[in-house]
Amino acid sequence: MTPSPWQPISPAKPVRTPKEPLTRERIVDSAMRLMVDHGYDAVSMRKIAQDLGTGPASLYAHVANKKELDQLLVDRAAEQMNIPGHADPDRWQEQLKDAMREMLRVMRANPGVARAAIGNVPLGERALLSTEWILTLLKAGNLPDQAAAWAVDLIPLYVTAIAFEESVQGASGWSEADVERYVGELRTFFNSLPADRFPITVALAPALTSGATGDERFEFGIAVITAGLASLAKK
Amino acid sequence: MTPSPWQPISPAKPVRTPKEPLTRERIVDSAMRLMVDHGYDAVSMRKIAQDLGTGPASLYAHVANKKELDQLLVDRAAEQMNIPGHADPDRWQEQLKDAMREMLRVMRANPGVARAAIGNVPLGERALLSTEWILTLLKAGNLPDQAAAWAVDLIPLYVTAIAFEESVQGASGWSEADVERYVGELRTFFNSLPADRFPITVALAPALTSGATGDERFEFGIAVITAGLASLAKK
DNA sequence: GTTCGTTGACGAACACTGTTCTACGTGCGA
DNA sequence: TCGCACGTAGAACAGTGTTCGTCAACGAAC
Repeated sequence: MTPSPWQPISPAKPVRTPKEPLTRERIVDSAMRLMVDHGYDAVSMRKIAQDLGTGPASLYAHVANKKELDQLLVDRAAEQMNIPGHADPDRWQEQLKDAMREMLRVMRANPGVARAAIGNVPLGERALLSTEWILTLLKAGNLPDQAAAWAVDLIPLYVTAIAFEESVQGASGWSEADVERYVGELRTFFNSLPADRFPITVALAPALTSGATGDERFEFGIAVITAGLASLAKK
Repeated sequence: MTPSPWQPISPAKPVRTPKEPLTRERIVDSAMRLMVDHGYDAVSMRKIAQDLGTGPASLYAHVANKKELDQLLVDRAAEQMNIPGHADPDRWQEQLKDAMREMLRVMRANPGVARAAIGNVPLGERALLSTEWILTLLKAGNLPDQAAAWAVDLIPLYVTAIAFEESVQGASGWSEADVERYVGELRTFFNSLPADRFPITVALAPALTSGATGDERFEFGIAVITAGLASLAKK
C-alpha cells in the first residue's frame, strides 16, 4: 500500500535499527560505563537507554527493575576481585587484611558500587569465592564456626561503609582541595568548642582531623577488626 | 479601585492564612514525624509542605536543600541519646559497648536517620557530647591519641552501617516473616553450592544464615571492635 | 498618613526519576 | 503463507528536588 501523498513524507522512518540486539550483558556494560565515568547518580534507566540508542521501556524486557540492575552491577564489579591461592595459617591475619584491601580496591575502581552493594548480599560466583576465601582464612585462624560466619558479614560491611563514605564525597564533585578545606574548617570548629565541656575533643582536635583522606583510617579499621577477631580464636 | 465586574469574583481568596509562621523548627518537626511514621522515602519536600499546609517552595526560605534537612534530622535524632555520668576505668569496655548500643537504639527509634547520617559528621551539641563521652572512655582505656581519634570515627561508622542495613530491609516493607523466608532461601542456596569449590560455605550454611534478624550479629560486631581496640592500649 | 522596600509565602513550572501501558514491526514455527 | 509471540519503543503516570516570578503583609521613612 503506497502512502497517501498528503501524509508527511517519511514519518521519521523508524527503520528498525539493525543494530545488535539488546541483552542483559550490553545493559550492564553500559550501566557500568556510566557509573565509573559519572558516578552512581548518573546511572538512570533513561541514560542507559539513551546510551544504547533506545527507550527506557526496552530495558525492562531484560532487567526486572533498577534494584536488580544494581545487584548485577555489584556482581560485575566483584568479577574484578583477585583471590589468592591458598591460606597460610601462620599469616592468616595479614592475608585477611590483604583481602579487605582488595575489596576496597575494587570498590574504589567502581565508584558507586558501594552504594549499590550496601544491604545486599552479592551472590555472584566471584563474590562467593571471596566469601569462601575469607572463611578459609578465618578457619585457618582457628575461629569458631559462628564467629567466622558473623565475621564474614562484618568484614564486607565495614569495607562497604568506608567505600560508601568516600563515594558520597566523590559524588558531590569534591576535589581533594575541597576535602582539605572542609577538614580545616572542622579543625577550627573543634578548637573553638568550650574546653570545659569538651576537653578531650578540643585536645585531640589535630588527631581527629588527620588522615581523613588517606588510607591510614582504613588501615586502622582493618587492624582493629583483625585484632578483635584474633582474640576470639580457640586455643 | 473596585474590581471590574467581569473579572472572576473572589480569585480564590488566598486569605494569607493566619497560621503560625513557618520556621526551621516546624519543618524539622514535620519531617521527623513523617520519617518515624512512614520511613525515609516518605520524607519529600512536597510531603512536608503538604503536612504544613503550604507549597514546597516555601520550605526553601528556611532550609537550603534536602541535604541540609537530612543533617538537621540527624542532629534532632541525636538529641534523644542518653549519655551516662562518668567513666569507670575498670569497666571502660563494657561502657563503650553500652554507648554503641545506645547509638543503635536511637537509630532504630528513628528509622531512616541512618540513611541520612552515613557519610555526614553530625555536629549538633548532643552528638558532640557523645563523641566526647566515647573519647573519655577510650582514654580511660589508655589508648593512644591517634587510635582514640580514629576509633571515634570507626564506631559510629559501624553502628550506622548496621542501622542502615536494617532500614533498607524495613523500608521495603519486609515483615519479620519475609526476612525469615529470604534467609531460608539463602540457606538452601548455600547448601546447593558445589561442595568441592565452596566447602566451607556449604559446611557453615547454618551458621551463615543465623542471627540475621536479632541482636547477636550486632553484639558480635561490638565485641570484635572493643576487643580490637583494647589490644591497642598502651601498657 | 501614605508611600517604599524588604521579606516570607507559594503556585506554577522545569528537568529529572523509575515504571507501566500499549501499539507496532519483525522473525520464527506451523 | 499465515499467525503468533516476542522484543522494541513512544507516550504517559506519578513521583522527585529545585527555581522563578508574583503577590500580600509588615516595618520604616518621609
